Amino acid sequence: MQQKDFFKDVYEVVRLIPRGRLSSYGAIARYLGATSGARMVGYAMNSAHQQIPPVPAHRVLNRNGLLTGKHHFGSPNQMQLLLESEGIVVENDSVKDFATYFWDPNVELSIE
DNA sequence: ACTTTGACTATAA
DNA sequence: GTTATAGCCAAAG
Repeated sequence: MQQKDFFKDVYEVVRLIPRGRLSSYGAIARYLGATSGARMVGYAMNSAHQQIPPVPAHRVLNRNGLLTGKHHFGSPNQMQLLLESEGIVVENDSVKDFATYFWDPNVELSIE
């Protein structure tokens, strides 16, 4: 596939994240071929604020399951509210059982 | 064109 | 367990 914008790939993958699931910047970056482009994914999210169709950025956390980007939402606790709204348990700005909810595009989208 | 920065990750101490 | 440092690459100033 040939996307003009690296961001568009990110948006696409993030949108594919099922409800009630989570993913990490690194996993998405690796799926796109950018093994070390995790920062680029987060950077893309910064542009995804008003992106159409909307990107569930609240489902994308860092490798530690920490809500690193919560400060970029309208309100810092909005991200947590969205996660909790999908059945995710958040404790101290971190996702509980992150590994359980973790959704890896490299695996889920590679089963063919 | 150069410098700074950033929603990251991995390794080391 | 934490804090520090380096590697990473693209967009914005």
